[in-house]
Amino acid sequence: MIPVTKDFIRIQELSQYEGKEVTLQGWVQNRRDSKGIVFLILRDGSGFLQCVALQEKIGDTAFEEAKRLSLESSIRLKGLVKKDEKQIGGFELEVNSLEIFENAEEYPIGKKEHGVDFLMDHRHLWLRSKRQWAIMRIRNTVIFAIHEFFQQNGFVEMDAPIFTGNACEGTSTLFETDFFEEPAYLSQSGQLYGEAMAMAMGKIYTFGPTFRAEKSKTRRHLSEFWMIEPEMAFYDLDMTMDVIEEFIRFVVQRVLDKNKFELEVLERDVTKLEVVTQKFPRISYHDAVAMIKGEKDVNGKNSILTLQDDLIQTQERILAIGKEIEERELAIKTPGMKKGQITFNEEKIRQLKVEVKDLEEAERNIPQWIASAQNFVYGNDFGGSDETVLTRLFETPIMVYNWPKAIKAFYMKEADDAPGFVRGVDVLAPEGYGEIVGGGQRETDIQILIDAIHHHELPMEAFEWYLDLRRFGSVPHSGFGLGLERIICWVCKLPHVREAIPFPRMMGRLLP
RNA sequence: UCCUCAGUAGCUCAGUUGGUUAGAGCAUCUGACUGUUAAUCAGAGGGUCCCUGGUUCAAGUCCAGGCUGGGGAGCCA
Repeated sequence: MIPVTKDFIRIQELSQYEGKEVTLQGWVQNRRDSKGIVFLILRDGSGFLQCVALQEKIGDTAFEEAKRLSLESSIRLKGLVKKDEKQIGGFELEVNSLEIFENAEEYPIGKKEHGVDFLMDHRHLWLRSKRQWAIMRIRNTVIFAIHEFFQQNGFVEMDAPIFTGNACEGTSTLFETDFFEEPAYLSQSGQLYGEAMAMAMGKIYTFGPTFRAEKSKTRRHLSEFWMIEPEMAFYDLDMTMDVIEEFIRFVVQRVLDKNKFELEVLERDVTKLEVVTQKFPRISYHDAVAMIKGEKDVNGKNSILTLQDDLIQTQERILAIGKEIEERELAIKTPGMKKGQITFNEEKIRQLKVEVKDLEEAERNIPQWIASAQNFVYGNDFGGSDETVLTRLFETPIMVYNWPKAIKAFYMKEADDAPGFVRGVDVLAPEGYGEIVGGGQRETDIQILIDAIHHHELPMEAFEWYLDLRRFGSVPHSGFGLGLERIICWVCKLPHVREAIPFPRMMGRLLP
């Protein structure tokens, strides 16, 4: 292995070195060669850069080595920084010398597309690819922005324990572990501890991993995910909704400011994010149900009609694609067609087939969603499809508040002006992403809480400490929980939350 | 747990009504090309058709059971 040097720069600093000789270190993301010339795409974690190695410049030996570099080989380059508008980042390196840390073995992730399962098995390497790099950079911005927002607004970060003695809210299935021969569960929420800490600090937020053992296999579930849970003393639901709205706006704005290139890599339509500057509609559960069932239109849009329209468009698109595939397959067979054109058509056909698979899935799902929306029973919780149906009617995130008491956690405060409903709020992200935040105002009256614990058949002794919070200076207070991967998923428009976390943990996925 | 889709080369996939020796692109190797952007072009090597059993003269293809994975429902952030 070649010795280290302190004297090197990173690709993101390149603009300061135009016309100068620099040393760069990184990995070969791609290589193309022609007679006497090799193009290397170098990535060093901070960016991507095309490096040009000319035989006449670096000599025959180095040139032969450059030609033989395998993908993901680790190298050090010295060269001249030149401006080149055609390149990503606007620069190019004219290589003067090449040193090799390691010529990599054959890299398993190829330049063409791969299936999800293969990529997940190679997650440790997949993270190097441009798209995953962009997502992780945005994740970093989101995390930093979260801290920035709360720190600027007088919150103290204080974390809840991960081992807990009992199943807190009694609803979800938890992971059981052995804690010195005593059963312990991995935390599904830091909420109750958050309340205790808010009574000490006024405003706090927790930021940590959360665990759910539900056997969910959908694009919005992980067994282990990161959650941010602010809790605020002397805040009611309306004040909390103000905080949530300001908070989400801040985080998304930060990504728009700091991750232009990354969003471009992801081909994200940023106008869909820029709408966060608008006011988020606040809708009561009562009105939301009417919208889902199609009894109430929103800005001239009706949920059921929108879905039926979607179904027709989906079916039309499937037919159109089927026709196009046929035409292209026929075209390939036409004699005299050039090899390049054949390859182009074959690739196009492959892409179209992938699209058809997704469309066919939608074709199967939409009728179920229509039925589910039409038959929605007032008083039930929203299912995934109900959220999709509802959020499709809006451009911005929406806040649904005042939920039926029966479907929410025992500590939620009943609304004074709406008996039977609690002051809870769910924030639903647009473009079908659904719930990213859940929160609300907490019950302050000890007797109501005791009754609720009995009613939910929860073990009273486990909540004694929690009830103390109502014995010693109970105050109105509220909080919420934000799913980190869920908001990243929406911001990046990812097909699955598994891409929003470096090493996802889900059913059947413990490695890598 | 239920519904649904899939499993063929290292990867992504094609394989017609069951019919000769199972194909393509990428990747790998050899060669060509001084400006490529998933470069291109010529050639070569590469197979437990998920498993078990059944039907048949004949199974990648049909039938039954199982395994693994994707998506959805439930539950949730």
